[in-house]
Amino acid sequence: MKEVTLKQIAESLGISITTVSKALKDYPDVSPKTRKLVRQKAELLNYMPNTFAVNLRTKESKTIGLIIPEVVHHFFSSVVNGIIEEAEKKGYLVIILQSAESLEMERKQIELLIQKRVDGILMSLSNKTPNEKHLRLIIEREIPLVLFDKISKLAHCSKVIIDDQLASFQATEHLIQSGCRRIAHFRGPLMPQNSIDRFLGYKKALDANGIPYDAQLVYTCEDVSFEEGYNFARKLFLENPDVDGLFTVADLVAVGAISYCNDHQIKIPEQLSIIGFSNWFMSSVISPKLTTIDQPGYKMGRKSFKLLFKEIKKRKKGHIIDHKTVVLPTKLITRETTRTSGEKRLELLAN
Amino acid sequence: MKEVTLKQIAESLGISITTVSKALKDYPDVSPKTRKLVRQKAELLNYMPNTFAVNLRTKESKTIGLIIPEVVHHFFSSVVNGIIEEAEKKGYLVIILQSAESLEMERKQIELLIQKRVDGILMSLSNKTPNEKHLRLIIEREIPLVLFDKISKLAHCSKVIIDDQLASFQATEHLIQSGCRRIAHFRGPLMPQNSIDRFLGYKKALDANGIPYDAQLVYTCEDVSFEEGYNFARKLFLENPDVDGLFTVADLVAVGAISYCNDHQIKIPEQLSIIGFSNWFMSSVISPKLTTIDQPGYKMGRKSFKLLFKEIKKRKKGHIIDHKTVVLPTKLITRETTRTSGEKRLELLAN
DNA sequence: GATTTAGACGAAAACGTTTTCGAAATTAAA
DNA sequence: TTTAATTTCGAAAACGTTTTCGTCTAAATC
Repeated sequence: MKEVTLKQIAESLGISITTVSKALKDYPDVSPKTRKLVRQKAELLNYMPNTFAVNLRTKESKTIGLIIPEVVHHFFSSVVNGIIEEAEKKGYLVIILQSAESLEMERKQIELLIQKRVDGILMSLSNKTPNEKHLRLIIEREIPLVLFDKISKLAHCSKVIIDDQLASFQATEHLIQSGCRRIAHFRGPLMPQNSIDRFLGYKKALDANGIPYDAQLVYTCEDVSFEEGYNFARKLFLENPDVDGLFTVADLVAVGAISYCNDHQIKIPEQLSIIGFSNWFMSSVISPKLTTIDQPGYKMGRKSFKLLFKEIKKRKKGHIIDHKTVVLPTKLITRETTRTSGEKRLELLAN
Repeated sequence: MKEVTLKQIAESLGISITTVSKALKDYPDVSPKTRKLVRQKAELLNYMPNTFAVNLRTKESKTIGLIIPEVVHHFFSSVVNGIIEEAEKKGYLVIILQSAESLEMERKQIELLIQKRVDGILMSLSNKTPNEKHLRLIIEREIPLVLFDKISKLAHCSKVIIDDQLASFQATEHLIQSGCRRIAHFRGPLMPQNSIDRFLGYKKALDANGIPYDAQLVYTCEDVSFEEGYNFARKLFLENPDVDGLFTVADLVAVGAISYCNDHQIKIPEQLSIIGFSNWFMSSVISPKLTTIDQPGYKMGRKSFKLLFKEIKKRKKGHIIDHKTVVLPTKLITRETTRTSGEKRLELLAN
C-alpha cells in the first residue's frame, strides 16, 4: 500500500534511480531495451511522479493563480471558464481567489499566491483599488502577471481588455441612429476606469452626432444594481419626461429600468429605447429582450491565459518579457429594447 | 536577489538550521532569547517558507480540488464562492476543474487532482455520470471526499444535499394551497437523481392533496433551457387549456414559460401560477418576479468544505472517518408568479 | 595492439524543509 | 564536589525527484 517511487522501480529492475528517471523522461543516454523495461514496470506499478518532489526540484508548480473581485457574476465566471479550459490544455491548474472588491483582500491574496509559488498570476482589479502599488510584490519578483478587464493602465505588465470607450460610443450611436435624441446615461461609480470610459464614449458619441451633452441626463450608480436601475428610471421620467433613449453602464441596471417601464406602462422601445452593457445571460431571457454590448468574457479568459503562458515560458528560458496589451473586440447585440434604424426611418418618414 | 531560506537565517545568526526551524515553529526546546533573535531576522529578511519543500516533507499540499460540471452557472458559482471563503479561513487553497457534464472528463479531472496530491476533493457529479465506479480512484487512496448536490447515493463518502423531494412537495403544495388544481410539471431529464426526486415530490404532493396525477401534464426537458420552457408552455396551453399551475424543474425553464405567457397575454398568476426551483439571481429581476424554491448554494459550499476539512484532519491523525450525509434546508420564496393562499381564498369566497 | 570514441549506466549533489535523537551546557539536587 | 535533572542546541536523515559529471565497457580508429 506504499507509494510507488523511482526507487521501487529501480530496485525491482536492479538498476539505478538515475536510469529509471532518465528512461521515463526520454534521455538519449539510456538504451532502448532498458527504456522499454522501465516503461513497462512503471505502467505495471502505476507509477505517478511525486509532484511535491518535482516542484521542489524544478522550482515550478504548474499552477497559476487567479484573483477576481467575485466569482458569482456572469462575466467573471465566463472568464474563469475560459482560463480553466485553456490552462488545462497546457497542463496548468488554476487556483481561484476573491478580492471581494477590497484592496486589503487583494493584497492578501497576492501574498498567498506568491508564497504558494504559483508560476504566474491573472488578475482583474477590484473597484476599490486606487493604484497599482501592491502589484509591485508580483512584478519585482518577476512573476509573470496578466491583468484583464479591470486593469491599471500604469501597471507594468501585460493586459487584456476591451475598448470600453469605443464600445460605448457604438452603443450610444446605435441609439442615435435608431432615432433617439434625448439620451440618458446611468453611469457607474466614479472610481473604476471602465465606468469612466463608458461615460466618455457616451459623451463622444453625442458630440460626434451633434447632440448637445446634458449633464441632467446622467445618473451615477453607486453599486450598479437592479434597484438603482429601477429607481433612477423613476427619477429620470420625473426630471426628464422627454427622454427617449437610455444607455446603462451594465445590463443589470438596464434590467432594473426595464422593470420600471414594465410596471408603469412605458413602452419599450417605442417610448424609451434601452441599451445595456456586457450581455449577461439574463439579457436574453428578459422581456423585452435587452439590446446590449457583448463583452467577450470567455475569450478574454482564454486570451489572458495564453498571454500568461507565453510569459511563463519566456521567463523560464531567461528571456526578457515584453508586455503586450491586447484589445478584444466587442459586439453590438440588437434585440428588442431598441428599434432598428430601418424601423425608425419609416417612422420618421410617416410623420 | 536570492531566495531567503532557513540556511541564510541560520548562517547570519551563527546557529543551526534546526534551531531556526524550531524557533519559527514554537518548539519548546529553544530559548526565548534565540527565538526572538530568529523571529527578528526572519522578519527583516522577509523570510517565506518554501512551500514546495514543506509539501514534500509534510506530505500535504494545503490545497483541495473541486470538480463541478460548469462554473458559469449561478448555483455552482455560489457554491464555489462558499467553498473558497471557508477554505481560505483554514488556510486551504482550491483548484477548480470542470467536467463539462462528461464522464470521461470527470475521470480525467479526478486523476489530475490525485496526481497533484490535493488533500481532499469536493465534487458535484455530472448529469451523465451513471455510477460511482470512478470515485474508487479517490476512495481507495483514502483521499477525503465530499459529494454535494449531484451525488451518487451509493458512493461511500460524505455528502451534502438538499431534500429535492421534500422541496418539490412543498413547491407543489404551495400551488395547491393557492388554489391551483390542474398543475403541470416541466421535469428534468430522466437521468440525474435530482430531477427524478423533484418529479416524485410533485407527484406525492398531488396525491397527498387528493388531486389525481395526470401524465399528460408532465413534460420532460432535455437540456433544461429557456427555449424548452418557452416551447413547452406553448404546447401546454395547446394540449391542456385548463391548466392553472406550473412547477418547473429549474428557474430557467420557468422564465421561458413566463416569457411565453408575457408574449401571449396570459396573466400570471391569475390564469397560470408558476413556481420554479433554485432561486437563480435572475428570478428576482424578471417581471413578474418568480416564486421559487431557494437552493442554498453558498451554504452548501461552506458546509461541504467544513465536512471535508474535518475528514482531512481525522485522516491526518490516522483516525477512521465515518461518513456523514448533511441535508440542508430549502426555503419557499413567494414572489409574484403565485397567489398567496389568502388572495385565493378571497377569490373563492367571491365566487 | 594501443588509443579514441561512443554508448550505457550510476554516484552523488541539490532543492529546503521537518523531526528524531543524541550531545552539550547549564542548573538543581545530593 | 559529584551526580542527576533540565534546558538548549545541532547533526543528520528523510521526503522523491532531476541533472551533472564521471566511470566503465565495448566498439571503432589508427
